[in-house]
Amino acid sequence: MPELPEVEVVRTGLNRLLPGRVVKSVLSDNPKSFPNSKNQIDAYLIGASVVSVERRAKVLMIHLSTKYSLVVHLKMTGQLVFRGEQEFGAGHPTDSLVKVLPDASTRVQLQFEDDSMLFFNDQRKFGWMRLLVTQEIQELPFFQKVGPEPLGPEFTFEIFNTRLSKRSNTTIKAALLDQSVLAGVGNIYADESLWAAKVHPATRVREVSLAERQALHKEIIAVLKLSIEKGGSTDRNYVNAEGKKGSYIAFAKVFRREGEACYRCGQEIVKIRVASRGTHVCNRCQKIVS
DNA sequence: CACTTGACCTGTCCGC
DNA sequence: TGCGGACAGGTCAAGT
Repeated sequence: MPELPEVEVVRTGLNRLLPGRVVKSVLSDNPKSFPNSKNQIDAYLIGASVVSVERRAKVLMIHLSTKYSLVVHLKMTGQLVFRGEQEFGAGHPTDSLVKVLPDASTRVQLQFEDDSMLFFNDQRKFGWMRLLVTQEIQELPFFQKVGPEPLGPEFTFEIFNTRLSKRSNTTIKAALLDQSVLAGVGNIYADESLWAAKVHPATRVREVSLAERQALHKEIIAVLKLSIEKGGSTDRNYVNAEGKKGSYIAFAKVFRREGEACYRCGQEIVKIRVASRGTHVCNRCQKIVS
């Protein structure tokens, strides 16, 4: 569920909250969530200060004053929540509506010198964080194959079209979910941009016309930008660096709207299965033309 | 190589 | 009420 907009909203928050803070202690109960050895953590994380927080695709990189970075993938249910020293005595916010941390989903806790905390929560344990040499991050297999950032200057129509063409025999939805075609689109924004471009998710890529590809290119950018503006999508789990939910779902045109009327034509939105994913579609304005 | 499916997990929801 | 099973979906490994 955290896709590009959600991860970007978390990045913005962390980049405002973390730089300059010095790590004092680390608590981790699940080796899968944070596989580095105690030796590595003691040597390269404890005592390090945060320099900046970057994002590439759905991956966060918390750069440290050592040669290392804390690299984080939230996968489906991961959260990175910061609690400042002024709001709590170790995880007890004054606002009673705010969840007390740590909770049952907390996998890793970082404590800073000023006693502020960063919690890595992850109900389903698919996510991970790990210490990596900053210079070696780009050598990860994922970074080697991942496609262009859709909100960056490198995401031209020509590049998009070229990469799409390598997946011409699969469905357009599977192609949009393929991180080597473009970075950061997941289930929510695939459905949303396909509706906006009036392309049926099950259409084979080779059947998607040039005009439709151009519409898709434009709508992917628009949908991602709108979602970042709205603080991302909170379907069930997602919260930003301050533990707050996003509001994009209220603006969604098809996602989670099965049984409701299409905003464009009034037809009932249906939920089907495409690319092994729950897929929301208006069968009247998103026709398969073949 | 292109493409699809299953595995990784746990909480929630639905039907009986 | 309790319980089993389906479902949620990002990425990688293994399959066709």
